[in-house]
Amino acid sequence: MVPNRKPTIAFPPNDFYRQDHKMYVATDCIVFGYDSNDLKLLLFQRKLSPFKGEWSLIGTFVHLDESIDVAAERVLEQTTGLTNIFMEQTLAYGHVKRDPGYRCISIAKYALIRLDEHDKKSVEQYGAKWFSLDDLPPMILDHQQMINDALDMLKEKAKKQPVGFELLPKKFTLPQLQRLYELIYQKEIDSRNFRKKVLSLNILIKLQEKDKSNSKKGAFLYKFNSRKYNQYFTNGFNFDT
Amino acid sequence: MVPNRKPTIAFPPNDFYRQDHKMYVATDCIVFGYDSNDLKLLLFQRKLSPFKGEWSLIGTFVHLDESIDVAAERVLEQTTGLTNIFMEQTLAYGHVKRDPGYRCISIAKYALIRLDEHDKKSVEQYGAKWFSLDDLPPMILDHQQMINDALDMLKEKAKKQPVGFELLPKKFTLPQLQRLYELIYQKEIDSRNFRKKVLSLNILIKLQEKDKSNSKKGAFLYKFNSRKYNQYFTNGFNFDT
DNA sequence: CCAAAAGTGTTACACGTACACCCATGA
DNA sequence: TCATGGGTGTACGTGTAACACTTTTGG
Repeated sequence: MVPNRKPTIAFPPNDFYRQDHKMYVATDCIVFGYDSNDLKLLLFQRKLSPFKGEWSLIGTFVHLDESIDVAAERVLEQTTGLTNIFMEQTLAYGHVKRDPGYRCISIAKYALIRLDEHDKKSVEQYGAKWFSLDDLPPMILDHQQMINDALDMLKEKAKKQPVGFELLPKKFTLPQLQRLYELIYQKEIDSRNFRKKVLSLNILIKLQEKDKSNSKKGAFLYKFNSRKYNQYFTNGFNFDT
Repeated sequence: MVPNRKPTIAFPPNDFYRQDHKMYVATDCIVFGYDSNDLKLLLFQRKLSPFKGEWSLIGTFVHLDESIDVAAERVLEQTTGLTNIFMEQTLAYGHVKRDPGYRCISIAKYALIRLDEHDKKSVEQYGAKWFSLDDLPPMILDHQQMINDALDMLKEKAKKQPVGFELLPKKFTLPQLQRLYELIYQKEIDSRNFRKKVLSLNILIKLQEKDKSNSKKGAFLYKFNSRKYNQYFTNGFNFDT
């Protein structure tokens, strides 16, 4: 600290409206998808320069007449056909040289998507591809860093709010839900403790049907109690495992 | 969700380098200060249009040749004379109409400052003023929202990492530390439980001196064990109160 | 001597964690 | 019948929360 330096006031600055302070603003989406087995990330292989052929997050410039949120929704719809996707802002990346071509800052957001076969295929037709989180290719710019940061924030979020609705199908089994949490937290969870805790939240409704796709015995299907779910979503809970 | 709409690819877009996508990028600082009694916020009364005379956070445009972080450090130094201040990014605000004059997004950051008399006065000379958190004036644009969001994030941070170094003087008393946490969490804390918990972290070193400025009996002064402090800062802890 | 703040311990309860076996079924 | 994944209960320790009185000393 240099408390003895004489302060001078910067705001309001004299440089208001100076054209040469304008720059590009992009938004990049870290798209997480869950297919009841793996936590995946949607990446895009660039077809044009710059960085032709390299892997990148899905992103776009923010247009002058759209908010950052709308730009992110736009690029996500254009790449996946999906709308009304849960998204949450993470960080802004603003180093001068982060993009060697031009001055551009980027606001990163993560999105949570429930994967089904349709989504997987329709997305891959257009040069985008789902990668397992632990098997990512090299990416352009600071996109790996964005992913790391987004995953950290997703972990924090999962401790405080339920995340299942966005990633799981309407009906799901407890082993599926547990696996999702194991993938997010990147550690194993004791199934007895997990079931005890998640059931004590009264957030799940047990159905009479079983899903036998993963075992001979079959696992009971559950759905979310949406009233409880929204309540926890708004007020938070503690799911520290 | 509209999974049946045919996806079209937006990235790489055709609009690369289009001049009309450039916009202003600002950064606004939510400057928290603690004077061992109150948690305060530094606001600035604008001397020029637009918004002349109204209260605002301290902010500036990000220049083309400086990163967001550097811009924030610059405006903080210009307004307070302080350098090497702890700052943390919060959110980017990017609604189209958030600033009625021109398209401008803003990256908000919060800063933590230890207030002493010198700082208080030198800052106020230049039209900035410290306000108690619970007695803020109306502010321009979305600055109140930025403050609310920053305070939420500071609360979360305080649960996971020690925050004392940045806000407290080198020597401080346990009642001062407790009051800081009460102000951040905005609730009362039982002093017996607080002391038990904070002392069990082995993060404090008790000194032989007492501070008698707040009571006749006097309270023992402590300093941080910086090794432990940095360890907790890096690896986190749980301070849920 | 008294007002005002500093400092101190114990108990009850909730919660997290560790841990191992039986069940149902399709192949 | 057996391999595979689904489902269940208990015991222990840790941490949190609630709670009230004594100490010090300047005025």
